[in-house]
This record gives sequence, structure tokens and C-alpha cells, in this order.
Amino acid sequence: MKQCEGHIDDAEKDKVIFDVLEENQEVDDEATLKRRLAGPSVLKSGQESVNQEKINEIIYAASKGSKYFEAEQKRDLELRNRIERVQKEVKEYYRKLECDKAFQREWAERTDEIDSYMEELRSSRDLSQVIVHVDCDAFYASIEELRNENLKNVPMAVGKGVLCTANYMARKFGVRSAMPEFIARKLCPELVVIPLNIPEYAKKSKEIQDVLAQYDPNLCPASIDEVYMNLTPYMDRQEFTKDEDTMQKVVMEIRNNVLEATGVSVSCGIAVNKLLAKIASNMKKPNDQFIVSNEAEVIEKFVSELPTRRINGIGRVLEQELLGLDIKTCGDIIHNRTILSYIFKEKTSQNLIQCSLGIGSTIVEDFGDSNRKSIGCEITFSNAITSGGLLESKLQSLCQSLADDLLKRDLIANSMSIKIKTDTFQVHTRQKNLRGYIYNDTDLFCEALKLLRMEYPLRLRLLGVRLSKLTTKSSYFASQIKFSKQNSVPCPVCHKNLEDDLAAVNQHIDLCLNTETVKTVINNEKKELPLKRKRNTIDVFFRH
DNA sequence: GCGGATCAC
DNA sequence: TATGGTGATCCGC
Repeated sequence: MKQCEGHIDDAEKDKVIFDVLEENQEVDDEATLKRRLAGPSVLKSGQESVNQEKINEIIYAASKGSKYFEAEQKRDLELRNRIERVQKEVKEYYRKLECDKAFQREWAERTDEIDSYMEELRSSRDLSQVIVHVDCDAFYASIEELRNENLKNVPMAVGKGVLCTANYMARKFGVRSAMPEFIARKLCPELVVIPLNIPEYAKKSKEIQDVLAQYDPNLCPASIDEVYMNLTPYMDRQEFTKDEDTMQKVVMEIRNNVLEATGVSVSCGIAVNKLLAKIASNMKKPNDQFIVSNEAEVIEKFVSELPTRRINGIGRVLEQELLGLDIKTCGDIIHNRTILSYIFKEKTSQNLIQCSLGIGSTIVEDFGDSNRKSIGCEITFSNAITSGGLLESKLQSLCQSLADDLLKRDLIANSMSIKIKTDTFQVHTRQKNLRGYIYNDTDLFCEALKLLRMEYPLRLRLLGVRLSKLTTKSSYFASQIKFSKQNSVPCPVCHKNLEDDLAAVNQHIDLCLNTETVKTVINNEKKELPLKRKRNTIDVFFRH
């Protein structure tokens, strides 16, 4: 009963906060829209000295009137409506909590459940590992500066149409990744924009990993410019004690080695798990490092003070939803754990709690391509395309490059989807499971074409193709042969039994698929074109 | 299983 | 005038 009263106190406190929030709601109707337009990387490093308010105004003014703006405005409105609905829901819960005895009991039980879940999490905490997150500083930009020294002294960004990254000089103007070039130029007219040079970045990325691999041969690249390492085995091998000073020294040495060998400066986070190491590497960017204690109490205090957005996985939307409940920090998440469990799905609230306690995975493992779930490619057109012929030729070239990619990785696929973005920035996907596995460009094109034609007429600014349910070609045929007693494998297309000879099997199937494709394409020409099924589920623009 | 939405980089 | 590409996951239906 004591428990129960305590929770009601909490609830009343929250209710007061809610009333205050409601009174102050109409400060700036477009505040959230302005924030949204500012992009996802507002809290990235290098922004400390900029006047964010003013920059957001400039971005807002530059965006206003565009189709993109309209689309974002619509999304923002939907989000705000959703938040308002949730706020009403919460109010109703708190009202019930005041007067409904049965609900009071339920609430108390729910709280107890969550508390024991938290205790379970705490007792399973692994504090024994030394995990390091290595994050390259302004990666693409720093490589371009290595390629051309002069770029070091000017505000510079890398990208094409949309910027991928900006050097720190450009960031002072509010220039950020994911920002369109024309807006960046409004913020910084003298900005130098360098086109992307991905192969160079991949090469440099590999060089950096080679240095890091001396400390952890099992390191796990998280992206082209991020790596997780487990330094525990290295520390043990060297017979180092795992106190903070020693760990800082080791990581300092690692960063120096990377800089010396590759010319790239990196920021590092040291902690007991990946979640905390990732947060830590962001704390002192650029070119520095930060360590999070390995003591449970210190960790919990550290995390409780963080804004929710610092957690990997809490993005712009969830951040806003939480702010709508007056939840600003991870500590607020813990404090509001019971009401959160009512308004979010179990998986979401469990994840929020876990992160807020600073609990994360300690597994640092690189699965490489074997773990890949999908592969695809997409392209944005400089002008929206309406002509079916043109769309289909774009689709064909997408399928060609995708097929090349598949071949390189020895992959075949059992499921296909296309992605379309209309000229009003609405995105749709159409997916279909296939009867067998496909991998060559003609088959890809044939299947993608069927999906695309169902959606005509269209006015598209983007078209994409993606494959899922992947397996490697070699493992597929190996498994076929393994399970076939006669040492032969049925052709997936014509079902004729084939000899156990990978090259011969491949050749036969390629041939078989191609004749099948020809037949299907001819059939499509006959049947589907004149029919041209119309569907109006997607917003369609063929206005006159 | 499919499609939309969110998230990271 | 004008807002990217690739891959993953969760949720509702």
C-alpha cells in the first residue's frame, strides 16, 4: 500500500507539469517544424558556437514553398497530432489513478513488475569488458583535406546535391551533414563543396582498421567511419591493469597510431559496453576521448543526466514524443517508467529502460556479408519522371547495377521490392516473394517491372529496387547437392536433374532462366501492357 | 507476409 | 529552382 501511495504522489506531480505544459503550448506554432527542417544532426559536434535559432530561421525561409517543405509540414502535423493524442491518453490514465481503486492496484503491480525487470537487468550487468568505440572526425572531409591541403583553411563540405559531411570550419556556419547544398550556400556563401570519392574513403577506412586490428583482430566495423573494439584480450595479454588511467593511455596510443599511419584523427569512447562506448565517443569530439566508469552506480548517474536523444535509436520522432510527456533525460525515462509502459509497446519501453540504465551489448563481432538481410539500389531523378518508357529504362539500369553487386557478393535472392517516391515526397514500397531465387539482371528487371507496372501512372522523383531473403549462390547449391542422395540437383526452373558440378549447374540454370525470362517478358508485353491496371491507393499525378 | 515509419550513417 | 543512398528494425494489419 505504501508503494501505491508513493506512485500516486509521482502521478500528481506529473499532472501539475502537464497543466503547465498545456498553458504554454502556443509559444511558436512552427517550432517543431523548424526543428524538423533543421535536420537530424543538430546535436552533432562542432555546433557549440553557432546560433542555432538563427540558422533554423534561415533554413526555414529557404525551404518554405517547396514540395519538400509541404511534405515535412504534413509529417510534422501528424506527429504533433499523435503527441496530442498520447497526452490525452496520459491524462486519462492519471485521472483513473486518482479515483479508480482497481486501476491503482494494477498500476502498482505494473510498477513492481517493471522494478523487478530492472533488478534483473542490473544483476545481469557485465562490467568486465573494455569496449572502445572509434569514430573518425568529419571522415570524408578530413580525407579530402589530406588530398588537398588548401581545403584545410576554408569551409568545406563533401557531397553532391546533399552534403554528407562538413569540415569543422563549415560547421561554424551551421553547415551539416544531410543538408542540401543550396541551403548550405545560403548559410555560408564561400563554402567549397567537393564531390564524393567513395573508393578513396573505403581505402582509408581499411587502412584505419588495419591499425586498429593490431589491438583487436576481431574488431567490428559499424560503418565506413566507425569501429567497435574489445580491448579486454589485449589488456590481458599485456598484463595491464584495467584502471581508467591505463585504459586512457592505451586508447591515446591507438589514436596516435591511427593519426600517424593514416592522417585521420579519431574520437574514442571507452566503456563496458557498446551503448556506452558509442555515447562516450561523442562526448569530446573531435580528436579526443572519453571514458565511462565501470561502476554500476556511476554509470547509472551518468546516463540519467543525458538527453534522451543521445541514445542510439532515439531519433527525432521519439525524442519529440518523449518531450511531449515532459521526458527530457534518461533519468526522466526511469522516473516515468510506469506510464511509459502503458503508452509504448513492450519492446519499446523495455529498450528505453535498458538504455536508461546504461545496459548494452558487449558482443563485438563482425558478421560481414553473411548476416546481410537485404541489398538494393535507388536513384533520385533531377526532374520527376512520368513516362513509363523512361521509368522502365531507369529500372533496367538499376537492375543491372544490382545484379553486378549480387555477382560480386555471390548472392541470390528470394524476395524483391521496389521503392518509389512521388514528386510530393511520399514513399511507397511494393514487395513480392518469388518462387525461386534470382540474381541476373534480366530476371531482376522482369520481376521489378511487374511490380512497377501495377502502380502506373506515376510521377516519380525516386525509383529503387531491393532484394531480400538472401543466400549465397554457392551455399544454395551446396545445400541442394548435400541433401540430394543421387548427387544431383533439380534445376529450380525446369526441374530437370543436374549433375553435381557447380560450374555445369550454374551454366544450365543461367540458360534455363534466360529462356524462362524471355517467355515471361513476351507474355508481359502481351498481357500486362494493354491491361495497365489502375490503382489509386497511391497519390497519382496525371493532372492536366 | 506486406507496407509504412523510424533510425543510423 | 532546389532536400541523398543503403540497410535495419518495429509495428499494425
